[in-house]
Amino acid sequence: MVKRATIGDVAAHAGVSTATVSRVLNGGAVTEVTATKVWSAVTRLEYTPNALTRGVFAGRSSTIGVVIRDLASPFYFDLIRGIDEVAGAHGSLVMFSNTFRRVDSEVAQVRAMDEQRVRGLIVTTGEPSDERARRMAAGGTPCVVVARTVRNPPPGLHSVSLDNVAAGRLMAGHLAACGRTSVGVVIAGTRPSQRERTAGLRQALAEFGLPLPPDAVAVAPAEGEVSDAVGLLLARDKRLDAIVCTTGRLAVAVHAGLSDRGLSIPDDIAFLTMDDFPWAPALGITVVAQPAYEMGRRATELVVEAPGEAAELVFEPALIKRRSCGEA
Amino acid sequence: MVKRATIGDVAAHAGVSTATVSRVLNGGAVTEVTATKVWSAVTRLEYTPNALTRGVFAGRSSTIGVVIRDLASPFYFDLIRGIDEVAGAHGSLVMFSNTFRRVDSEVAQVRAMDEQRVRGLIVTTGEPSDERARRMAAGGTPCVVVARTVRNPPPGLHSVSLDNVAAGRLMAGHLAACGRTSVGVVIAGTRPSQRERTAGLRQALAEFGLPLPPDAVAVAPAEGEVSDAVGLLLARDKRLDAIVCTTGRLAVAVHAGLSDRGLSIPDDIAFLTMDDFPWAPALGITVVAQPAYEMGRRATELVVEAPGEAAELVFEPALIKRRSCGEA
DNA sequence: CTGAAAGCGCTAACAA
DNA sequence: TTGTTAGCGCTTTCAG
Repeated sequence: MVKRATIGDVAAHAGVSTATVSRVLNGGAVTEVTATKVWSAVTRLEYTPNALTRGVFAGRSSTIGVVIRDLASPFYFDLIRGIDEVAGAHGSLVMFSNTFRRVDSEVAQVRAMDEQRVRGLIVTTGEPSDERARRMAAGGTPCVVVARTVRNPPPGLHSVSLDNVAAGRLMAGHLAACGRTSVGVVIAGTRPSQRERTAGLRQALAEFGLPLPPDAVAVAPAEGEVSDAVGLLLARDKRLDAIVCTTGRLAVAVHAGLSDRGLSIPDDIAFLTMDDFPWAPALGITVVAQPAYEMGRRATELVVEAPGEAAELVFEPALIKRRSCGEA
Repeated sequence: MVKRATIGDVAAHAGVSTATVSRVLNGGAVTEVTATKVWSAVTRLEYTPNALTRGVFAGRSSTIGVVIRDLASPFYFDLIRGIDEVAGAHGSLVMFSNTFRRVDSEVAQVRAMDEQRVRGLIVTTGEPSDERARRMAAGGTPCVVVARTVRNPPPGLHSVSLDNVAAGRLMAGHLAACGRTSVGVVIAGTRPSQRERTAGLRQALAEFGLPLPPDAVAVAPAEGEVSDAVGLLLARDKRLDAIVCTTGRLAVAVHAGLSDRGLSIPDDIAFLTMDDFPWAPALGITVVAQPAYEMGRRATELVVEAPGEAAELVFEPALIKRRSCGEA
């Protein structure tokens, strides 16, 4: 096992001090001849600087931490692309971890990021991890919470989210415009985003004279529970003519639940989901999309630019009409 | 901006030495009373250990580096899930970066991972980055190349790949079984995986008496070029009755290229692609799948277990029959 | 069981 | 322009 060259080895080989090596590496004032000597030693020894040590000295690393709740969701996927792109443009690496939707894991991962002294943190986790994010923000590490807002955020703790009520209203409006009169909803749980979307939906539906009773909303935390949820909705109201899914993560499963029962879209039932995805055009599925990629970009810019005040960015959803809800 | 507590602060508050604090933090021999004093100081000061410094001392960090060529591919997506899962189980964070398919970026990212002194490295990059991977392996950092093999690998440089020839043969066999007689192929480029898949396809097709002339293979490096490639194939042979796509990344685009021309699948033309994806069942698309998730897991296990010899894992593809090729 | 002291690889004053 | 000298925060001998 070959030992790695240190800055000391380079210094020795070049016949200069470590300070001088550090200077040529980081662009200090040095003679051209010294620089040449040093660079040749660097090449000869295949010296690769140790970013860890640099980070120790600086008090923090140069990588950006990202804690994702569930990689499998199309929203997170585009979000990561956006994050990765601007991080790359700033020469920052991205360190990420996935919490598999477990709260204890969320807290642990955020803590791990803190231990790594990340330059900034982007999380899509729930409120339990906010405490640490606040501390980190107070300590000078910009944090961005994505997909929900933070109550009473201190300086340095930002949020990037969607106007979820508007998303719900958009869905309701389209369904009504397509002449649907009885809608069932599959939601993933009780996170704020889910509740707000449902609220917006109910609100706007009511304005069209269409009620959305509580039992027209079925909860399916995981894919495996979706089929039952769909079954429940269908059984409850024989005249159900629309199903909406408030999270892209479960869209495949909801769609499958409908197909498995021999229901044809949109003739037998309309299907509308959150979050656009690459195959949606091929399937003709109408969606309410979040600008996930742009949200990832903006979140990362907040980390990089580290504004003093707490920024609270809210993005607007967009209805992308395809065929799955029929036409008016 | 609140200053972070260091181990020295904790020591001072607990009335012990930094060595003792380090011992209680890392499980050395200490009295119960000292331990209690230290822990209470830790809590009071909200002390969070600095993983960077730890890494400096250990000579390496505890995070695993992953360099991905293109996040947008379904293969990489499942691969990452596998990586993330076993890394999580071992308490390692994952640091990843995306190279957007640019060779210079690949080399730079791998270098960055080296500078970070990652505990191990998993790359899906091309050969130019192998040189550094060899050096890293020689220095005791296990490296795993995914999606291709490495010629003459030194100890510590492993590979995890697919039997691409078998994948091509599988595709050919299915197409022949479905009675297709003239196939066109869309490939992404000239990487080994693409060439091997094409070779397997051609080979097996020939055994069925079906030739695959060079101009029945169209190259489309990016999504934007797919439609033209499909057009070319269609124009070349009016009797074309099957299109295969050798990479999941371009499947959406190929499928769209067919639909846009009003071609119905499988009646007008069969469609067969590499890499399974969540919506494939809904679309009835037949695929030859790679066990991407499992490959990610195994790659990470190689990093964690760091076998002395160079491991060369080859996985088998699987045909998942759906409706897009019609039946025999 | 505990503390003092040395040092991991690097950067940043401060002199020379 | 360069070298010397302190550290950064932590771990690890080595005495006691």
